[in-house]
Amino acid sequence: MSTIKDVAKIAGVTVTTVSRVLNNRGYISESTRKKVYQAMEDLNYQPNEIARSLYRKKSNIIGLIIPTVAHPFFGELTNYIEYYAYENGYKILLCNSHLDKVKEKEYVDMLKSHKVDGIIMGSHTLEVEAYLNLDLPIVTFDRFISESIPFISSDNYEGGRLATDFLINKGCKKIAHICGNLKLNLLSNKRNEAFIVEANKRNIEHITVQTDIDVFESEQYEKLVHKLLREHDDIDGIFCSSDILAANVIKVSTQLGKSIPEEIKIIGYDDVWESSMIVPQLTTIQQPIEEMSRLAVELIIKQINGESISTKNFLPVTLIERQTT
Amino acid sequence: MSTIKDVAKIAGVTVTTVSRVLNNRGYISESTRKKVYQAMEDLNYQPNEIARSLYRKKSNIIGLIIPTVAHPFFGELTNYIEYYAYENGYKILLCNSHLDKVKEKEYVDMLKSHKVDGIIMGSHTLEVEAYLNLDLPIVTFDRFISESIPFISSDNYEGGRLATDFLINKGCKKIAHICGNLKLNLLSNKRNEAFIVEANKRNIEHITVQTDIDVFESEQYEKLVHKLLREHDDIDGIFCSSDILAANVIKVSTQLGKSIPEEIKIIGYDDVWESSMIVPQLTTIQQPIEEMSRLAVELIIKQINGESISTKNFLPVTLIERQTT
DNA sequence: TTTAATATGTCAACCGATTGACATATTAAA
DNA sequence: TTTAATATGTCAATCGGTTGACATATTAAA
Repeated sequence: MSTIKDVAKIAGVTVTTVSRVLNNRGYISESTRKKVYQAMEDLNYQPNEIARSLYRKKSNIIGLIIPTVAHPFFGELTNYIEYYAYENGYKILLCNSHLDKVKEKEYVDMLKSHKVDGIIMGSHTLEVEAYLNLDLPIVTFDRFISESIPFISSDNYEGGRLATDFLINKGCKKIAHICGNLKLNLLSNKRNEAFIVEANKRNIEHITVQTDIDVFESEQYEKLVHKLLREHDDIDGIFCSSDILAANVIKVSTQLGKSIPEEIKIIGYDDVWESSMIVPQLTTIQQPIEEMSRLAVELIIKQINGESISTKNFLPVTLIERQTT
Repeated sequence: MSTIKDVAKIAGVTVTTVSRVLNNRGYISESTRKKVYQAMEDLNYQPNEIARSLYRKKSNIIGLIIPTVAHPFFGELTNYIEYYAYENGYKILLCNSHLDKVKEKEYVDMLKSHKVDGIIMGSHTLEVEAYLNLDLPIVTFDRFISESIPFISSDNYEGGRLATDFLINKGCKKIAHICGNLKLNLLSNKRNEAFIVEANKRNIEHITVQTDIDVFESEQYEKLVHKLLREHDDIDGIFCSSDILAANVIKVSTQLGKSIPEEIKIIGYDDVWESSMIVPQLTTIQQPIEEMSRLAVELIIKQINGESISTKNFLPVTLIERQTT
């Protein structure tokens, strides 16, 4: 691999001059500029970004920690985040924590060692302090860590309210909400708050089911849903905290011979691409995944540049009615 | 951020000694080692990987270029690749080419500038030469570029044969294969070869439909499938070159009131996680995604270490029978 | 007691760029 | 003709580690 010195030699100038051309600094005549460019082309030269990063103390890399990119929601999010990062001259170092505390900690340390310019966190298995002492720009999804750490979240309460109301308006008499572990202190817990408030307001019987099951343990999920529907045969509406979960519910309901949406109505959350692909197409609460991603990148970059940003970022949700309600 | 100098100062030793501790070189007494570790802890010190990379000429980063991580197949692949890379001390720089030639070229250049130790290519929009002059360890998925560049591929011919035979054995009289653009010179074209050979051998009427449609353009896909089923109302079996495509076919078939699998049988390819989640569950040709990922990482690392590897790597496929056949 | 292994220090080069300070030459404007 | 802008060179420090060469001191084995 050729270096700036080789370019200088070939072009018959000094490295300082080459550097001036590369970085558009100082005075450079058109002829020298051409010579230098020619030499770079001849040598197939590309500046060593590692060396640049070292000197500039800036890697132009953003670390992204998520549970797993294999999850449709995070897959879409990652796709957009990478897209917007690249648009702004940043690259993405990908970390799948698999919600493993040890791994997440290791990833955070690794990203610090690699001198990433910022971290976008979609996984939060660590204690608050771990994030506070990071000394790096951060943006989190769906978790409030402290007043100083910006988060991005959909309007979870409104999402829960919309979903619950919708089920009730569609005539459901007994509804359930299947959600993640409420102890995790995520902002998505607001969905359940809204669910309870709305159901009580309308005097509708309701059940909340928490689960820690990994998304890809479909069997476990199915057991859970089976159990729920067996113990409460009269449930006629289920609000699921993710579309993937909703897909599981559709599957089990079908297995049990319950017709959708006549006997049981199902509503998801996220509006991942799959929700319009499955049969029956899923009614869901849409999170603006692309906008969330764009904003995450924007907030990280603004922090890197020392610009001020708002720490609480709620994005609107939309109910998308399809065939399961 | 503290540097090795700060650690040396606090520990009361020289940077050479600290470096010796860090890299386990030369003689170090237990007491000094402890002092150094203590100092590192006090300072919350982590070696700057950028500086290390520069000196060592090794970044421990692998570049991954795929069409998009939002596609379930590539999402799973990426998840595993990142997993195995991390197991071996490598990190992943993620690039979504979106099958854009310009972008793919830019990504390749960027990865070279960033001095990644190797590139795993799941996207191949460029000409053969572009990959040949890369001067970097590469592994590709599903594309033969040259004798010198290793590829990983499922046994596409066998996959095509299995799928076609299965449909015929299930009683299909007129079958179709919907696949990508055969001009792209991918190894997956073998699926279509097998499809044609088997259909002819059994004397079964068959149609091949090529498409360049982006995976996420569901509407376009639906139109295509609609057209196919309108023009050939008697098609009773479809072999789709991806599960996502098969999901589209299920959707359209359902819309057209065709019962699955009675009136039309559908078989996919990949066996992404979604295929067992959808209703009806998809019969498909399973690619060993995890093994392909593991192998990709292994082949890259062996190349990095100068070990010899086999360039042609075919992995076995399995027919997974579910509800669509 | 001599020798060798162990333990640490000093010093400086190196990885590949960037940059500031300063010198010098050419050209163009006042 | 003087002055200022333009153009390039020289030199060396810097980013944060790593490493080789060599010196020196302590300890343990022969």
